Amino acid sequence: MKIPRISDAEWQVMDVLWQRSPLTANEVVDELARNTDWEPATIKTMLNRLVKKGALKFKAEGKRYLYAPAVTRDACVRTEGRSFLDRVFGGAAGPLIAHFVEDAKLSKDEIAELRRLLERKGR
Amino acid sequence: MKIPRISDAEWQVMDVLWQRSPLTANEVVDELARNTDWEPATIKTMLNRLVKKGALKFKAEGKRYLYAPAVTRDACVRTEGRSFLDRVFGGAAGPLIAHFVEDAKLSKDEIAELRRLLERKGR
DNA sequence: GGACTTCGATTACACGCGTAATAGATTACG
DNA sequence: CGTAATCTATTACGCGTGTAATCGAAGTCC
Repeated sequence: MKIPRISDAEWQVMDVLWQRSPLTANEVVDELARNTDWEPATIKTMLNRLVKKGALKFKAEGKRYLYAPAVTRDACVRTEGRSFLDRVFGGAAGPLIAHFVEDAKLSKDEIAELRRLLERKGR
Repeated sequence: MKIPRISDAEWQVMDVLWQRSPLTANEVVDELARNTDWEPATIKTMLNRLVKKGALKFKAEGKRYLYAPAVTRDACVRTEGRSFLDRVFGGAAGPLIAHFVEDAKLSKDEIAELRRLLERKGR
């Protein structure tokens, strides 16, 4: 299955549906009204485009349409992560990780968790 | 200083100049000929756009122009990383790092290095 | 010094994206 | 029924991007 490219604004739409689905267009609109000030028409457009590019699927429920993801969030994260990794770090994951470790603020717990992860990875 | 947004193709151009600068347009073209099959005109266009958006500066050396970065690679990495972090991971660095640790293949040395980094961060 | 070459600047064009208005279809209400 | 309300689909438009041709100026060669 080919993972489509999800644009910036589209991620916000997808996130709504990854969290809960299926939803009608208007439910998505309501959900997004919390974090954005997009017009409903704008959101409908994005829903259509996402369907067209294969990121969403929908089925008619009477007169309303129910939208749901056609690709998992995880797959999109991997695709997007890969693209970012290649573009900015020339594909080198080590430096990427080092960058974020240095640049971000992490809680003690997170640090411990990451160290555990790395240890497991090392063995 | 405001860091401009660098597009996908533009990163490749910037990388040439981050590695060695100043260079004439044609030197950049030659350098890129190794990895791409872009027409020289295409590359000239990107150089112009990068100057216009403040990522490059240039000075005339006789009839030729010499291009050089106006922003550091590190600053761009930080900007781009921030945008990626927000978009895909909702700003949570921990999960981002965890994702790449799990998704990537890392050498023993890299793993050790990252663990050291984290340890230092923890203290 | 006029034609040719060489460069960078200007212009072009299609496509994706952010943003939205309008049209078309279907349902619901009076 | 017919008109208003409600949905989705279609169309729009300006901007960034990928990709490139063409223009114009400035040297270079006879």
